[in-house]
Amino acid sequence: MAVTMNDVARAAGVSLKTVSNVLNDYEFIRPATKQRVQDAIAELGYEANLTARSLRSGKSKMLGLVLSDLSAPYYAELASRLMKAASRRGYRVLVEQSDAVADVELNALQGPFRQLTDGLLFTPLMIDADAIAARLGRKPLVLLGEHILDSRFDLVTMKNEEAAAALTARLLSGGRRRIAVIGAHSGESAGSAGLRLNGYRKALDQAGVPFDPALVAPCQWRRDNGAAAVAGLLEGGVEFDAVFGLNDALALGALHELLIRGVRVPREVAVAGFDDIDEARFASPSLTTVAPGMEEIAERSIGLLVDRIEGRETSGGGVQVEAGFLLQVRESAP
Amino acid sequence: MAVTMNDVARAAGVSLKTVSNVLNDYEFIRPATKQRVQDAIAELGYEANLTARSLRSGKSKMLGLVLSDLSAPYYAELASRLMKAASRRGYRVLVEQSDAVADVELNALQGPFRQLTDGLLFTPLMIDADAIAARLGRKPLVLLGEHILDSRFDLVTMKNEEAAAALTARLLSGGRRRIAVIGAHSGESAGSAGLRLNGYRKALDQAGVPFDPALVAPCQWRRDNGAAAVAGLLEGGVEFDAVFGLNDALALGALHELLIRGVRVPREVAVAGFDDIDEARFASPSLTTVAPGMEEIAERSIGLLVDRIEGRETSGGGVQVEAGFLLQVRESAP
DNA sequence: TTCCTGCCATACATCGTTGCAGACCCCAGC
DNA sequence: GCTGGGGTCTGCAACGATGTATGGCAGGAA
Repeated sequence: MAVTMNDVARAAGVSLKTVSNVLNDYEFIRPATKQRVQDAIAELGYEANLTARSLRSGKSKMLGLVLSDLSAPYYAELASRLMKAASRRGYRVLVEQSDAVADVELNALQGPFRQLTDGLLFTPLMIDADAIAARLGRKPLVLLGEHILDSRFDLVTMKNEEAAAALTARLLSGGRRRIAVIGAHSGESAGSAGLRLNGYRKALDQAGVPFDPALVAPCQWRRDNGAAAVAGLLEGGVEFDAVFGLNDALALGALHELLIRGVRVPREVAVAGFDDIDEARFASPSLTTVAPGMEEIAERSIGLLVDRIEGRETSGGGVQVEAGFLLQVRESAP
Repeated sequence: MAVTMNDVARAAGVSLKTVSNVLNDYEFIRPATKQRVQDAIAELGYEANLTARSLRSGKSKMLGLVLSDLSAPYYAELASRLMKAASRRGYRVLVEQSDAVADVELNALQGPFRQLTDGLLFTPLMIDADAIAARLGRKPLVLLGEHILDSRFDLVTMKNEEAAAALTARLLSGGRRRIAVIGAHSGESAGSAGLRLNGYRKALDQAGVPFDPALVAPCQWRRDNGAAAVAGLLEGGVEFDAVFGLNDALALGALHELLIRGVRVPREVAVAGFDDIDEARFASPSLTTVAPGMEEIAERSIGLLVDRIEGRETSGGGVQVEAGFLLQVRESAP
């Protein structure tokens, strides 16, 4: 069996509790004793049993991350950064893929997943604020993204609306007047899709360009959907001189479909996306997009969550953080 | 506090152990008793404390996954599939990013990470078979990828050499004679880079085409490295009519650089990759590559690991699994 | 009746750690 | 010499579950 505290205690000639005290940096221990214990630990190769510690202390030093699909590039990059930020603070991240299924999201909030972790980073897609509030235990929860805007919750988000507006304005100033939007989620207003669509409309208004619903293509946020959406527009005879993909995957799918069909980008149709995933820089033509300050999002959300867990952040209402953004102008929409 | 078994026992009017027995499907329980316990569980909303169970039973129902970087598309897609395969068997996956740092890899093998999990899926990059063997505890370990070929370990891999040879042969049969290879790792022979390079050389031999070391560009496996490698070849005055990126990220970086410099693909230079990440299909031109049977890899490796953990697979030596592959011929190298 | 066997339920110890309360020692102050 | 208090260390209980051993009760065999 593994070496336990008891073995260390025996080897060092002290009580089990003293070993515990050394490990937990208890103040009043004679340097000599401390040294003896540490020597014994080193000699026996003792490692604390995290499960037992967890049972006793009620803390697991693990954070939960709930997102729809880790294979989506944006989430993959985000998860990677979140894990590094957590690691710097002594935490691990346990990931749960919801596949955008409501039941999975609900279970993540109250089921075993919640129990295993000290706090949750949650990207709600299918459930609303009340469903979350009803299941909100005593453990900290930080929402990621913008599906829920509710002052009850901590939230780390990005300037979706402003960024989408800025990007749209950029397309407009380049002379584009019929900008197709793909990836809208009909009926949704508070989510990323809704906010970005809002930004788009505001920029149009600002420029005095009429909004044409025919230019809006609703679909999920994957490359193949982007391609299909563009195909649909072209085959439907809808005229457009630019495509705004509500995320990069969509925009890259759209770009691919346009090129296949012999549409010249950006000459005939400009293409822009949102997220600035690594892939965007290396597309051909490279993709104009919005860089949402992912590092800031990762750092702030982990920071906030850990502060809540360790009791450094105690404000009653939700803390709302909005990360900055940067327009990345590249070849697809110069 | 949370509801415990004791509360359930009291509510159902049975002993704590009987509740435990109901939960663990013990055979001899009167249906009426069982029902009473289940009612109490439902009424109180009892959920088993996984930490306590874990401490007592020594099993956590978690698998560890060690890889270099979750934001690399291949690993992201693989991790996503592994997590789903694990979930089907009642396990969760805890991911550790090694950043290809030897110390992190070593710690994952014996440190707290190992302790938290019932078994490990490990992609060794910086450490060798002996280092692994020296730290191999009693918990199951399945190696992923090919850095280590050693009959002591369970290993799930792909047909790197055959696939690379098949891809190279395809380029040769298309009339390409000077095929640049990017992403080689000098001095390495057993890793993915080494094996794929081997396959390349074998195909050349087979076709009677001489091997030219000037065509081999060593670098890490990211998009920017691929771009830089191609830039280096072009600026070094090396002539080539095809580029074989040892993974897709490299190939896509290379493709981007070629197009930027006005090289026509595939007319002047064909480009091929390895991995068939989703992005490959949507590149422009779409990328010819090798689909390594990722679903098979995910399913088999999780299956093997869980079988080891649950004692269904007990063979002494290492089980070696080699997944099939498929050539995906697309526009970049028709 | 007595004993045994099969079914059902229980008590107790245990996993490895931490929180709480207290024991002990030593020195300063009265 | 006694008291008080700060520093140093210890013992016991507890976290919430499971394994082992065993206790009862029914019904059938002797």
